[in-house]
Amino acid sequence: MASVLSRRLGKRSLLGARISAPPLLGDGVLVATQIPPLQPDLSKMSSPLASYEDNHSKEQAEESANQNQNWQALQPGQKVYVFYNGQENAGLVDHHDLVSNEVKVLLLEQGFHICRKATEVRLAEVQVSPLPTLEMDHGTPTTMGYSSLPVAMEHSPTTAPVTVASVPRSVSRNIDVPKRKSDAAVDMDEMMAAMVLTSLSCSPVVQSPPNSDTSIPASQAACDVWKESGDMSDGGSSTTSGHWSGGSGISTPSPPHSEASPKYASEAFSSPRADDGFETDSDPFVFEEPAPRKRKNSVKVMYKCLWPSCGKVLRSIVGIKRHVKTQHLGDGANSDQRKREEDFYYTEMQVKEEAPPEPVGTVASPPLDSSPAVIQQALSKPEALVLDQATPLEPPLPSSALSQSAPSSFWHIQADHAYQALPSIQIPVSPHIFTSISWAAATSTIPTLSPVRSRSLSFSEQQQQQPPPILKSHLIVASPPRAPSGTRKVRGEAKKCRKVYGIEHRDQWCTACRWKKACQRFLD
DNA sequence: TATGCCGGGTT
DNA sequence: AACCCGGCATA
Repeated sequence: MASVLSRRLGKRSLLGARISAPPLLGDGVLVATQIPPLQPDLSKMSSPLASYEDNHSKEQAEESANQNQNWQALQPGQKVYVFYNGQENAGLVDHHDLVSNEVKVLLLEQGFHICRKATEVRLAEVQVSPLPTLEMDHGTPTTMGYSSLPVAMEHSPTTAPVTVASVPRSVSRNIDVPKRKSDAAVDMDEMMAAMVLTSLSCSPVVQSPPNSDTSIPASQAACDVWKESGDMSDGGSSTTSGHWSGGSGISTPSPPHSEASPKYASEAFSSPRADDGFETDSDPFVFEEPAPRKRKNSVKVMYKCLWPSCGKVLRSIVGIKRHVKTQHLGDGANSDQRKREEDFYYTEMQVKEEAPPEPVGTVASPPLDSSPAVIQQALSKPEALVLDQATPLEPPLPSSALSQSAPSSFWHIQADHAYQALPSIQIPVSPHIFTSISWAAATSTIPTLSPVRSRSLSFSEQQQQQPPPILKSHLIVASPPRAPSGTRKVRGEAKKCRKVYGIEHRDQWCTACRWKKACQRFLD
């Protein structure tokens, strides 16, 4: 538990750090631009964040007041950091005006004084002796009281995440000096950052309690942040979801390449989804190693429309169903059959993700080919029809395997049908043909077929009822094994008329057999 | 070798 | 289209 949480924090913390990072560049403007967008959103939210935000703004409005009460006055001579000229400069407190809440700071480098809001001044002393002080800070704000948060922040200068919520202040305060920050501070700030971000992303998972394990030196953290940003995308999105389906809540595997943009951050967070969302993802932030957690081999499932000459690929099952329904079956919601048929017209595809730097796409991301992903099934060849319950259990299940796994009897049945009702179609000859058949069967032919279905193995032609066509169609698992480049049909395993009936009962043979043609009765 | 079936011929 | 068969491929 603790570890998980801590990991989460770790992740969040990084995010926070990341966001705050821009200040490191010495550009306060950047921060300003980044953050504002966040705030409106925050305010819209109903989550605790919103309240926090409210508090926070208020807080900002009344900063001076708060400061007097909540923040200790800066002592003359105290070493602080302030922003000047877009850079953070070390300075000494000359005077702290509690009334105006301004601090006059002597810039060490420049050699002159400047006035800054107390809120824009970052204490340096803590950094000098980081651990002890910070620990103390930690004690107070355990409860996450938002109002009290500022205190924590104030005392932990290096806390990056604060940035998220506290716009201007954070700018100065967050600039990380390569020194370590306290765990406590990290906790709080990270918490906040995480909350903000997660809330933004609408992630359901935000209520995890603060936790810290991150003993990452701030500097390192900063570095890792960027470094990890890439990974995070990876890990963060963890897996299976990624770009595949936005709607379905599948997470997005984001590109490994790092994007420092805030957008990225939001993206990253939006993707990690629901259930495992943070748990798995947080890992990347565990400082131990940036690299280890690239999920390169995660398998994603996509759904491809099998409608002839369509081949549309969607990430969500819902999407594909809708597509089939609307595009091919027609919207006429008239029949249940249609509904069920939707299932029939798409196939699941296992896609191996290899840390593709693929941009997160929209719901429908047809350009699979372009992605480094390894697609088990070629788009061009409609192949496996997978049952609804088709198991993703066997991710790398090659189509061939599928096809082989298909019960021959089934094929037989199918073929029989074809022979009986759709003589013109050679069943399992090629994937294409197969496809067309299935489609034909599924749509118009089915009704026709079922009644026609005729013989089974038995001599007397006792025809037992086969499952309804539709079910049958669902049973179709894969395309025929056939890929015969060439010419001749591989001899099937099934017994043929000759074997079954014997040569002496040649009259019982199917006509094809009699004609020395491919048996139509016992298809492979 | 038996079997399955293609290609092609005949009706 | 139905029927037939030579001949090849495969088990």
